Amino acid sequence: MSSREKRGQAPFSGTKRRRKRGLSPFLATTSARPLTMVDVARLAGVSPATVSAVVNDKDGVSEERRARVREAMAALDYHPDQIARSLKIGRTQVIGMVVPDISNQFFLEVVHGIETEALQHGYSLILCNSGGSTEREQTQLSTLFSRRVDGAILACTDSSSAYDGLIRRRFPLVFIDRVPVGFTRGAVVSNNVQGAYDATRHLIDLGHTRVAIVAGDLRLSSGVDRVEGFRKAMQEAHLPVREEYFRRGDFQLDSGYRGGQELLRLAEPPTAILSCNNKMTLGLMRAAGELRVPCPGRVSVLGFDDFEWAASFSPRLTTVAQPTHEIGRRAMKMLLGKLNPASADPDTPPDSLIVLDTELRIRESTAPPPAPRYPT
Amino acid sequence: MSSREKRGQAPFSGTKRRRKRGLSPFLATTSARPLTMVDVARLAGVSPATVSAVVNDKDGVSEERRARVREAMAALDYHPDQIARSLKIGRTQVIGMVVPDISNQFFLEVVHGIETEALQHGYSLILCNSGGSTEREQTQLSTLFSRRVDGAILACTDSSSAYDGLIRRRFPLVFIDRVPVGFTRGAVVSNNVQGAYDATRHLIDLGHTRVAIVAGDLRLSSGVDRVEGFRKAMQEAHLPVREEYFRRGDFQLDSGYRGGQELLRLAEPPTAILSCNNKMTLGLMRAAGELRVPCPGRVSVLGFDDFEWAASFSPRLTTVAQPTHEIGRRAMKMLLGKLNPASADPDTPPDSLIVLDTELRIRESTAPPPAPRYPT
DNA sequence: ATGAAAGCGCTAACAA
DNA sequence: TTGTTAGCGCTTTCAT
Repeated sequence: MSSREKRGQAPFSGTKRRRKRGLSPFLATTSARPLTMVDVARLAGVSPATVSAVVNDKDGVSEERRARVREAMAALDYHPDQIARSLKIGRTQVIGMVVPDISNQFFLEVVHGIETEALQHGYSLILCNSGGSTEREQTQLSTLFSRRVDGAILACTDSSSAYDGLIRRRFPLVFIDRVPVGFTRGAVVSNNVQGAYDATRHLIDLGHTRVAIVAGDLRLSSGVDRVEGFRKAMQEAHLPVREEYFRRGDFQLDSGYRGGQELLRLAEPPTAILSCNNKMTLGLMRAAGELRVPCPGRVSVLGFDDFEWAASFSPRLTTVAQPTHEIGRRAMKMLLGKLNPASADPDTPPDSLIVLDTELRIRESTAPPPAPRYPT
Repeated sequence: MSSREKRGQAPFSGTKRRRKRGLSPFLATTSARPLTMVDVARLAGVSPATVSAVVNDKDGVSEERRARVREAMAALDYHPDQIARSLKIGRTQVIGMVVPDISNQFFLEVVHGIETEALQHGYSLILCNSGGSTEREQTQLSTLFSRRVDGAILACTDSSSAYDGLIRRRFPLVFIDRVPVGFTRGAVVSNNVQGAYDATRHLIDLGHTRVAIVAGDLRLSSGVDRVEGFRKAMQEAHLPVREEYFRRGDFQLDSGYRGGQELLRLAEPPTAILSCNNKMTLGLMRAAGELRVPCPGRVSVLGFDDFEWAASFSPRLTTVAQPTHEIGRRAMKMLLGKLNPASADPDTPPDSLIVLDTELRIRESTAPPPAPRYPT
């Protein structure tokens, strides 16, 4: 019924590429040949230049002709070739995004934020997964460059100066989540130090003294910064960071699981654990479950990253929430500012370092430690 | 240290577009002008055609010249312009992907599968979010077409014949997860009927008779099919599908929450609930939690979609797992088959309907009903 | 206000 | 084997 009415709207023409120029087409709706501006121009009885002007909403075209062109475009169901346009004008209206772990929900939400902002400004998004490999990342960046994306947003894998080249060549680039060492500009990140500090303080305030951490990848600024926040809070409270309470992970589930196993099997296990990202928290909880260590009864767990499921967990998870969506939006805004300085968002200057606040969400996985501490 | 060595590798040249042809550049490494094949050709002392042949690994070029060209390319850090190439050859090596809800982890994993397969074959992926809106979807498809993507993978929003046009014009298109009514080809989906049937059977086998369902969007095949599987199992067991036990949702968290609230507040609440996707399950669990209805003590919950967190839930969630990654990979394979019939995967013929098995993962959120049923 | 023509950087005949 | 050349579909001066 109503579906029938939609038929005419399908915005597509054929894709078979068979070329034999300047022949018949007067009304080529059913032809397999892709339509060009010339076809539209011919049908409307104007020049290609006029069609171009109409397509791009330029003025200097009489209303009458404008209407004729519009009609012809509709009749032919014409879709301007962006590839040809891009070649001509030197822009593609596409931006690239490289993430190290496409299966991590954190990046999903960041991408969501980017997509939202990009769409509003007429940009499309090419998504690449580096899988955490520096080589893959280089390949992906190279591909993106060859595809002439107008810019890229990058959650880098490498802390070296591997991106110096890009920056020096003024390829518009914005870092998110982590920044290579030495970079202090053109990035949007969470306040990881503060987030970890707040989290650790919360645990300490609850009375914990045996606090452990499952750290992330220490080659990445996000990994390092969270450890720093942790240490800072511990030092302020004059609490030692015992070596056996420090577990180095890699932001993947398994490392959280292993860290949990090791920590909870200690002769004197920690009464609280800070986990540095969502996946590791999952692994950690799994370990606790298997070892039948009740949470928060016997161990409090506080994890970085907050998602819908964290609040439905049992115990409901206390977490450090990052403004994922906002990270994506601001990163895209910053990139837009680089692409078009005139339209730069004053809140997000092109080469600034944006540090967004995290939020401690206290739920039920954290509680005072089980046994009384040593009497004073 | 080692970071220093990497500098030379940066695969990028400048992007400033200032044109003034045929002038100086002999060694233009530091120039802001983007390099072209002509530059490489000049430096190597060959013709552009030769450079093209080398870039595309064609034979018919002497080793000696090939080496010279390679050297020149490296020296200039030349990156072939894919836009120009695409315009010329009529292919972009890009495929489009339109999902209705980019924040749903299900699609994330599907995209992951697609990306993996796409990368292997030299395709890039443009990701679009339709947000479930048919209009947005049309816009996105139109944009993708204008960008001349070689094909697209679509989790459609619409069950009408809105895609007839595309299909008729032979635009390479593969549906995933849901198919528009009337379509029976060119799609990769889960066996939703069987999945829901198995799930419902599991509940019935546990002894449940008061079984409810929180259904998904019934305009979509995935929504309808899961209800069908549910009904089939209920009928076979001669169990009624009470009207008040049938809650229509929309695959979003809130609708699961509302469904849960309504069901669990019933005078005679169900002892088991089938939830038709991950987000609704989350909402449902939240409702159960707030109403202090123990699961599985008082109500068993079985949800569609399985993710890492489901197994770490407490109770660990019994779920119907869909082969998300496989859906993505097969969809991409099917699309590749359409793009290049010669290389079609025999297991995934271009215009087939691939129905992939789901897997019931029994964990702890399902158990026998609490109270004895009516004595016989 | 309109159109003719010259490319954007690349590939693919076709010549040499 | 190598080079010359003619476009791919579009935008943009520059005449008219």
